[in-house]
Amino acid sequence: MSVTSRALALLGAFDAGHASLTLRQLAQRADLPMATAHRLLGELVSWGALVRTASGSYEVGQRIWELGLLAPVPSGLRQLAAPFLQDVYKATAATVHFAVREETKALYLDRISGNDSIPVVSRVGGRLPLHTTGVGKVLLAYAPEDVQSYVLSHLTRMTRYSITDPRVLEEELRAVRRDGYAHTKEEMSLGACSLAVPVRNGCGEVIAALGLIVASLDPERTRLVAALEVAANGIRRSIGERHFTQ
Amino acid sequence: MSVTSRALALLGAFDAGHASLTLRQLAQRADLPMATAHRLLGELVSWGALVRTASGSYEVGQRIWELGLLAPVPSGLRQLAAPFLQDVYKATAATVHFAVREETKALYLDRISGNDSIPVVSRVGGRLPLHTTGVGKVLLAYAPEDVQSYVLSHLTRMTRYSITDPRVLEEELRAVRRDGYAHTKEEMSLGACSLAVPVRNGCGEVIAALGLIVASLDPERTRLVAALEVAANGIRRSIGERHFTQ
DNA sequence: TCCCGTCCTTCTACTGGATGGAACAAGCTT
DNA sequence: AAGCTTGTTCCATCCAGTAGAAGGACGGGA
Repeated sequence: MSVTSRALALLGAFDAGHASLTLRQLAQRADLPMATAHRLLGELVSWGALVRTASGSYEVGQRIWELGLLAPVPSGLRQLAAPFLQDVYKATAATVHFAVREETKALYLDRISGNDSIPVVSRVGGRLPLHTTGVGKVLLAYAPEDVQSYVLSHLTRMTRYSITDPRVLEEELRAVRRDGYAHTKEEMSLGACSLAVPVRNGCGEVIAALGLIVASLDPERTRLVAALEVAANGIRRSIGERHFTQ
Repeated sequence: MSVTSRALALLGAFDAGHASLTLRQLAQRADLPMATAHRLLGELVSWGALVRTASGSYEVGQRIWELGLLAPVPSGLRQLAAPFLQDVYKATAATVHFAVREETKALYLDRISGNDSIPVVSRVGGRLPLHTTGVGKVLLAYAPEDVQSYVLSHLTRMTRYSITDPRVLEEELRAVRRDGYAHTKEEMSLGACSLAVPVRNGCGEVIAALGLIVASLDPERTRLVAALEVAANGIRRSIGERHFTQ
């Protein structure tokens, strides 16, 4: 167990639900003696990886934020896609999502928040299940066999409308591949429906998904899906021959 | 010189101009023997702080990106302001900037790229001088005395229109405080003009700046400034009593 | 085809920095 | 005021990190 791995364990103790941690919590979560954690945290703070708040707890520092913006995958694909999310937002005024699949989860690379007040649980940099969101269903529909079978056998319930029967979901995934878009009705959070389309690279592989959140699907589903498809094609052209796999 | 500080030095070797580095470069920039750098980099990669590309060079990893999104200052103020940047973008279709002052630089917290093709040099997470950008001039106009005098005596030239005479700039800063907005004319990059307004917190302190880039100032300067001011006031209301200083 | 330079990786004896228990200090709560 | 929780400092022990050196994997030039 190296020093470096201990310091990284401290950084790893932070996540979406734990953005602010005390020394004790950090020591526990990283499984380190408090004295050791204390010293390492001191170094991390003095470098700027963490900051100490007035109340004494630790939070992720600005320097890590800046560093993160240099990361190639989010930075590259995300920046490429950003203007097209804008377009979708302008055309629909809905909350727009851009996500990739990471293992058996949807990783949200970007989001534009609509000015309606639909409850949205996504967070940029956060992960949500593949079977309860529009972008998730798209990513799942085009995922390798083993990922699909794993997800299909682990369908957790998020709301009373979540699909938990593998056969029902399998049928939906077929529909996604047939129709070219996915939809959800309050399967992730009550009051929120979604539409999503695949984003392909130059070779035609699905590498991401583009979706939006609305209060109800039907009044203008066709127009919304069309807006998403236009943007997805735009992203595809923009990707050109560059090799974004994943 | 602790192990932790060596590992952090390796992370610190990455910046906007050096997003991809080889082992040799990293060892040089972090001032470490290659063998040591190699081992530490191995640990950083296996944790996900860095990734190794097919060509063997190192880049910042996704895990750092995710971690950075938990950082309070950018995350908090930025998320708060994001919808208002959207509003400005919708009203103007120009590139919109949101920045805070950090020491003697403007730190860009967010940006929406307009669909015009004006050359923009800013980068989210990047820093630009205070005296050659709209947001910079705003931040400088309301900065403490010592910051102002430091910047005024270090006026570097970016284009042939950059202001390098302290007395000229001082006069402009007075105008900013008087008129409530700043402007630049090709002072940072040729072909780009800018407008910017201060963003205040509940106490009336200037904590950030909101600006936009246009090809020329005059046709509708009033309307553009008005759009910025509306958004800045919206952010202020949104901040409410929360204590964003800086 | 061979050589040589560059860049990366692995090995290992040595040593100096990291460890964590314990004692101390500073807040809160009862 | 006593007692609890949480954070900080110290220091003897010792194990993990160090970096030199040697080995490998390319790739370009003669």
